[in-house]
Amino acid sequence: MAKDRKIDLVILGLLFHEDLTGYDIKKRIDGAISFFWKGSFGNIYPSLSDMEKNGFVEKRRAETKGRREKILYHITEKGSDALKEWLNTEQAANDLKYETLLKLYFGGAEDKSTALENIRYFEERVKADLAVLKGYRESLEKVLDRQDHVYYYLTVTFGIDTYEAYLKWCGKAKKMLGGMKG
Amino acid sequence: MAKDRKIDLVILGLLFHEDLTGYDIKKRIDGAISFFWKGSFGNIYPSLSDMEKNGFVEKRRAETKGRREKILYHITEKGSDALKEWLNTEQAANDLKYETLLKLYFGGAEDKSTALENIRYFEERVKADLAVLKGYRESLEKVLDRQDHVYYYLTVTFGIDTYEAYLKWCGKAKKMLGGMKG
DNA sequence: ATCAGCATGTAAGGCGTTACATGATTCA
DNA sequence: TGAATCATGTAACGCCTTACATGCTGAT
Repeated sequence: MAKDRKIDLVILGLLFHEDLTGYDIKKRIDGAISFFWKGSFGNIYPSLSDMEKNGFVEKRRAETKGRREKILYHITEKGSDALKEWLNTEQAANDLKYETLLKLYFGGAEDKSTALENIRYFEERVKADLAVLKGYRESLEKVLDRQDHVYYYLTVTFGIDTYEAYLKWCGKAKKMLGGMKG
Repeated sequence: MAKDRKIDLVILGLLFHEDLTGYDIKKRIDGAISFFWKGSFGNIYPSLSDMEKNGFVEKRRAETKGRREKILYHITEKGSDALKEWLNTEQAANDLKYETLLKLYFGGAEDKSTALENIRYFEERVKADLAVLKGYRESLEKVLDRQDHVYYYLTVTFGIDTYEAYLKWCGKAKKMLGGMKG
């Protein structure tokens, strides 16, 4: 296991449920997961090769019926153990970079209309993302009885709750800056 | 300006108010800013050298009264222009990595006590951070009349509002997992 | 005397993004 | 016929973290 390459764990987490190709993995990450973690092909494929070399995953059916090669990866016992060990360590790095807040913090270098503009832009994107998250929640509510779906549901509601807090804050911030001289 | 090195802008934002040494800059970033952006010496010093070479900042009084050299940096007009230009571009990358949510999402690979443990750990740290943020807010409320402080205040309340949303979510999540079989 | 804080930097190594390269299939 | 999607990978480049290296000052 590479020390700081968390994408390894994301992949193991996904493979725990089903065998997937690198391409499938990318699609899964681009779904609900993308709200709290990102991945790219230049990230995923090297991770898969390394983990295969080290016995965390193995190649399954290379299912080449006429078309281009398609490699299904399967998690090994070593891989499952690594996943579970990670789940059982307390340590969890939540690394947040908000360029929006950076701009707001240094807003004094320009006039307040600039800051207001940046808040509005942020607000728009949050609204759009919130709609997507609510779509996910709706789908998940229909299948909440299935074990894993509770976990998916909780991460989605985390997103919804924080995004709604963002929107409330946007309202307050606009009011506060609006009522300010300068 | 380096394309993707946002630390440049953080430094320019800080220097816009006052001349600072690299060491001072690090301390500023470790304060309220650390909740939405991070920096390290291995990050800051190279950025300062580059920006000096390219005319965004310049060295001021090397104030060496007996002690070790101490380099105060001062923002140039070119630097101010770059800062303002950045403030006026809509684009803002908010890159959030929540390892906590990653673990929760894949919680189905272990039993629910593990997930509950991770939520509790997250909750503890959020509570601690929230206390720090509320301390900042209290200090800022005393000086809200000064221009820039409104911006600092808004970023701090952003943190408080989202952290409070996190805590509410923790309560709901614990309840939901607690009332689950398995 | 010793430890924490002040102060500046470099070096190695790792990780990630972006772009590039290639080619098949399916649908309009 | 052309575009989008499926599918796998590599290469360059850049950024950041961590550790290392050095040495002064002030307080206990």
